[in-house]
Amino acid sequence: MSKNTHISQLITRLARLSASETWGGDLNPAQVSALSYLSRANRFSRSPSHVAEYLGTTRGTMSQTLKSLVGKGYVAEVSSETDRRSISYDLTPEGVRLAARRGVLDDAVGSVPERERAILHGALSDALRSLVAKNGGRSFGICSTCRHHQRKGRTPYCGLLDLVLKPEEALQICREQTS
Amino acid sequence: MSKNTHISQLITRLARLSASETWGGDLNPAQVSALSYLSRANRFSRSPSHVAEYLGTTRGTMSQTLKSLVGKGYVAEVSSETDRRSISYDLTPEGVRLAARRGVLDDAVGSVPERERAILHGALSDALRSLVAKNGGRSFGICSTCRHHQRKGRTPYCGLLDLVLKPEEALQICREQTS
DNA sequence: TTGCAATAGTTTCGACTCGCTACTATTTTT
DNA sequence: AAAAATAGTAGCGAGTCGAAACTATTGCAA
Repeated sequence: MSKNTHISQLITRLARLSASETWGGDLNPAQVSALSYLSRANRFSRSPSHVAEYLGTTRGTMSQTLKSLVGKGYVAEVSSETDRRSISYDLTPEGVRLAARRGVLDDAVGSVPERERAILHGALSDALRSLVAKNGGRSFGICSTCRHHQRKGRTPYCGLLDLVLKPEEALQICREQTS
Repeated sequence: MSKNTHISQLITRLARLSASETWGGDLNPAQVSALSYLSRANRFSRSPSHVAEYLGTTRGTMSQTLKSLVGKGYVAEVSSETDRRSISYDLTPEGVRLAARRGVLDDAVGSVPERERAILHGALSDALRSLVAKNGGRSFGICSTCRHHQRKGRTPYCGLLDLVLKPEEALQICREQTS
């Protein structure tokens, strides 16, 4: 029984215990995860495929989850102008409000001493990168940490998509992010 | 969007991504969690109630999960001598073998630099303790870290149950553990 | 350009999870 | 001895999930 196993079990147990939280009463864990991701993803990364890949599920399953979030009024479908197959799911004001809620797991993490929290974040990021790499997926990192991230004067700029970005977008999750 | 939220999302995402692992082909995530717990719990902590409390689910749900593990040959029912309502689920040799398997999440944790791993473990333990405390539950800690843990010469001894323990039991999970 | 392959999303089906409630059996309390 | 508490199980219904089939759109290549 290795130390690594203990840590894995801590991670899955934390996730499992916090999964019983219903978030305002009408959201299940899958929906919470999806909503939470959407609240942090940039405008190029909010399709069913992207959320599915991020959370390690299938497009079909995620399609159901997102439709149910639409029904509850937390997200809205926005069809793409450039690719008519593609849909972006954007948060409604209610969705934004709900996503800003602190969950029990957030509070629990808050009880970790300040100094250790940065290390915790880094260590979990390392583990995630390794896990994702083995499965051949993308890590979906923060835009500003990307090798394509540049600046034109004061405004951020994406060298991959050749696009000027809004300042807040540099801090969002992007599916194309590469270290 | 606080740093705590980022960390929570890392935790749930790691758990979710690793949940798709089937562990030899015929175990689902709930069963993996239960088996994994049983492999680390001492003989006083292996009943359906205990596993349910540890994993934050109900007795009814856990009863099903454990029955299905029995059907697959990984655990066996052992009825208690002292309390005829009570059942302990012990691992079969196949169960032991399967529980010893390293999962993708274990490997991912292994990629975290050695120095940070101890801090990761401590930080996650802190978070878990805080989460459990808020829900009024038990943390199910390691026997040897318990306030009732004593030694009679060389052998460990439990002051709460007034029992001599086998050496390996001191390192197992106990539902009565109190810091 | 036309046809074929790839991609995005949805739908449907079956297996399964999960919480809830009701129930039996046993133990503990009063 | 009766009542209350506890351990475990069974069955129901809502919902998750993955797989496969399907539609629509886009990309590619002959």
